[in-house]
Amino acid sequence: MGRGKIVMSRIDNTTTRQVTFSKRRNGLLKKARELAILCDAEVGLIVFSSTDRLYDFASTSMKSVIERYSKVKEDHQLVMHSTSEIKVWQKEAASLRQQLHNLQENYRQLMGDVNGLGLKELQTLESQMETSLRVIRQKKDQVLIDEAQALHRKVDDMEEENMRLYKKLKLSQQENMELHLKVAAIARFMGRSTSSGSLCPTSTDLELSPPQKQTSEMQEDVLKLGFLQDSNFS
Amino acid sequence: MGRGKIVMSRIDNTTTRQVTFSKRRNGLLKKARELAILCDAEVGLIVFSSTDRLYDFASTSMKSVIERYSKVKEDHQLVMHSTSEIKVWQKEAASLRQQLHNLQENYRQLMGDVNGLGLKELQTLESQMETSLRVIRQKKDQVLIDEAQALHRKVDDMEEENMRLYKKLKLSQQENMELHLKVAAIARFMGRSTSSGSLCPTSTDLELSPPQKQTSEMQEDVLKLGFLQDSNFS
DNA sequence: AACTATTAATAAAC
DNA sequence: TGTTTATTAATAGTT
Repeated sequence: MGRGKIVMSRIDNTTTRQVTFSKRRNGLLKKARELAILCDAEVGLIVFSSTDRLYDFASTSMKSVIERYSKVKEDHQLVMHSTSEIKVWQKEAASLRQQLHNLQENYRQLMGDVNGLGLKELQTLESQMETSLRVIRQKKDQVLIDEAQALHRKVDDMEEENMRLYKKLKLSQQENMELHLKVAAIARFMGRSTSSGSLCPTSTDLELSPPQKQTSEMQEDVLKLGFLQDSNFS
Repeated sequence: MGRGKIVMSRIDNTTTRQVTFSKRRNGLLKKARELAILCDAEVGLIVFSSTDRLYDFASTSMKSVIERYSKVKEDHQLVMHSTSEIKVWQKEAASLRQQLHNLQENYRQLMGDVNGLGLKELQTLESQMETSLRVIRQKKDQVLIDEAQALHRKVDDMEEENMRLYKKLKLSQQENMELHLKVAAIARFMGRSTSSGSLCPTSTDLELSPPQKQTSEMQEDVLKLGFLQDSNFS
């Protein structure tokens, strides 16, 4: 329909191409409108020129046409756009929200009941808790360790005292023995003028052995615990 | 372009209308295709017949055409639908993802380096850590408490032993004293036949006082610590 | 943008 | 629906 036929491929000459675009675009829009009117059809036409200008026609409204189109193509590639794609993102967001909620819930359970706190506050509380947990643990351990050391000192002191008493007792018993011998010798020398029976208690049950020097194995345990103190998480 | 002109209004005759629709629809689709090819334009055409059948043409893809259209009409009624709404959800998802990432990062830092673990594993690790932390703490405390109790028992035993030694020493010294008196009496009675000087060590420095009964105040501390053990998180 | 020779589209009929 | 054909409409090339 012109002075001659034209081949169906892109028109190289820019001017010619733009002129042809203008004419055919108008024709296309006109025919689209005519189709809609004559045949009672819903028509939507979108045209972008090579220079990015938009020309469109819609017998009803483009929104309506696109939505209807999307609905029909529900399970095809591009329906995905306005309806399904939004649904996909909504699902993604819901899933992430759930994960976030779970993780926050864990925090709450981990740190007791801190309902109603936001992420920021949770983060702050987390490091605070970590710090104070460490402080409390060290303090508690220190108290126990101090007590153990005090007890060790006490035991050592008492062992010393024990030993001192033992030595004095030994000495006293030694002297006692010698005195007994002396008294006996005198008695023998003098004949039976005195009854030595009441004065000689046969050294009852004084079979003493030196107090066992209990080695301070406990001290080692305390040292081991001092180490344990810093390796709770390993 | 037919045997006669036709008026631009809906064709009443159903058959005629449907025939015309078929012919003009094909012509429209053909012209749309030609416009796209000849003029390098992006074209999208959507047609719904009055019987709800869909016919469409898109030079690239309908998704592309509609997206481009939506972008251009950004601030109009229907753009909001397919483009902006998706963007809103994408932003929401990105924000949630960021929050989730932060929280997971906190976990990692809290529990040492556990990079590359998912939420599930993090949740599991969390409770495991909580449990083993408790176990370790209780075990450590128990060791310390046991040692303290053992030391207390030892102290008590030694106090007993001390007391026993003290009593024996007292007895021995008592006897010693009596023997000295006896020896002195005999010596006085017999005149100076023996030199008692070497046998009477004047009871050196045996000014004994009973071993102080140190009350077991420590036991109370241990009980207090047992309480502390379960109140670390308060 | 207007003109016009020519082709393409299509209304009516089959 | 598909073909045919008379006719109109669209438009390529020109001005």
